[in-house]
Amino acid sequence: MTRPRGRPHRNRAPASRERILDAALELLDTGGIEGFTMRALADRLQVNPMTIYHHFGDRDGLVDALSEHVYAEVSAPASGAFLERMRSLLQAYHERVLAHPGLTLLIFSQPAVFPRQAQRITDEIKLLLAEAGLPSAMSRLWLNILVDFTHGAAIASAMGDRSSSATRDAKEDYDKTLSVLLKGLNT
Amino acid sequence: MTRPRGRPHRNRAPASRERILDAALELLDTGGIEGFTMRALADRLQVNPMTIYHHFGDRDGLVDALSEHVYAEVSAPASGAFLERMRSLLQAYHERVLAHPGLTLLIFSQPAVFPRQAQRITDEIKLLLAEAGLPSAMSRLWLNILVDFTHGAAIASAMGDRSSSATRDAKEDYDKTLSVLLKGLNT
DNA sequence: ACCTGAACACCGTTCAAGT
DNA sequence: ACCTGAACACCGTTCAAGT
Repeated sequence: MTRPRGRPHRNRAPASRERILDAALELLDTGGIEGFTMRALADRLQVNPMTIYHHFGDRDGLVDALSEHVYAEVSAPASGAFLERMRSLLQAYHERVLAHPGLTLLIFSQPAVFPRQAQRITDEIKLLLAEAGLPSAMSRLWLNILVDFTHGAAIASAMGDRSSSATRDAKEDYDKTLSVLLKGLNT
Repeated sequence: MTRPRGRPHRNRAPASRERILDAALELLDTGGIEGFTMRALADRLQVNPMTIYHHFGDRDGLVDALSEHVYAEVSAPASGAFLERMRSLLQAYHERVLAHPGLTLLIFSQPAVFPRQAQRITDEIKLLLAEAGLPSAMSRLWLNILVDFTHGAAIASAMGDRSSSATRDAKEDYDKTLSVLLKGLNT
């Protein structure tokens, strides 16, 4: 190691939360869940493995921070027809999943991590269903349908092809499938 | 280690495929995906870790064998109304998922493993949809819906509560939700 | 054919020590 | 406050050796 032992002088900090998160996403998108280790990430950052622990606590903390970072802007438009707002929300979430499929697998395979963003998005779906005036029993079942379908589609995209053309097809396929599903909500 | 070094005399074989698979499921159901390691499994079997490799090749091979073992008998009844056959198939699969939730996470988090049983069940759904006379474009979209919903429900059950009362509720909840979903297929 | 033992190249993480 | 180095208790797996 060429780096001196102490704290680097200001404007030279080799690791910030931002830089670590970006590098982590790159590593995950490139090498998949398999190659995503604390030590590999440290190597990529040219930093001691323990530096990451200083910023995120532990591996679960890092995964949690990643999902906060990736899903933060997913939300339904404030106005519009109920069905279109729901469609926008689910498509926005799916777009983020397609952008970083490995993160989905990482979250699902790390039982200790249940990202707040996942809960927030679920709550938003629930709220939309309530606003649409569905009876509460029906609303609960449709919440299951939409959440489970979304997670299943996430898994499918995470296990599938990763070429950009396949990703485009995946988006189109998802949109069409979602339309069919949402027809059931309309009747 | 008290066990002698060579091959044990017959009727004393400490490990058979069957015995290893049963112990593996017990370990997985008890300790979850976290504690499921080759070495922990070997300990539980009172056997050298390498014994498992002799029977299953490697960890992926073991997970593959587990899914063959658990999902082998999932299939649609040979006769009956289309919708009831579909419902039976999906319920049968979901029942196996509820019985061993950890296995679902294990499969999804191990990209190298794509169980033949998963493909077989998917093919059966596809066949049922074709027999029902759906146009092929529609059939493809409904395949997405049913498969993704099923996988999403599997994830949900794997991440949720594991008490037997929660499991019973989960079954009831799934059955009701599935009914709502299948109504869309009927129209 | 089936099992063991030792060893290798990894992990995540703790703890002490630097500036 | 932020970073490093060494060490610990694990992993999955290979290879050689036993019967």
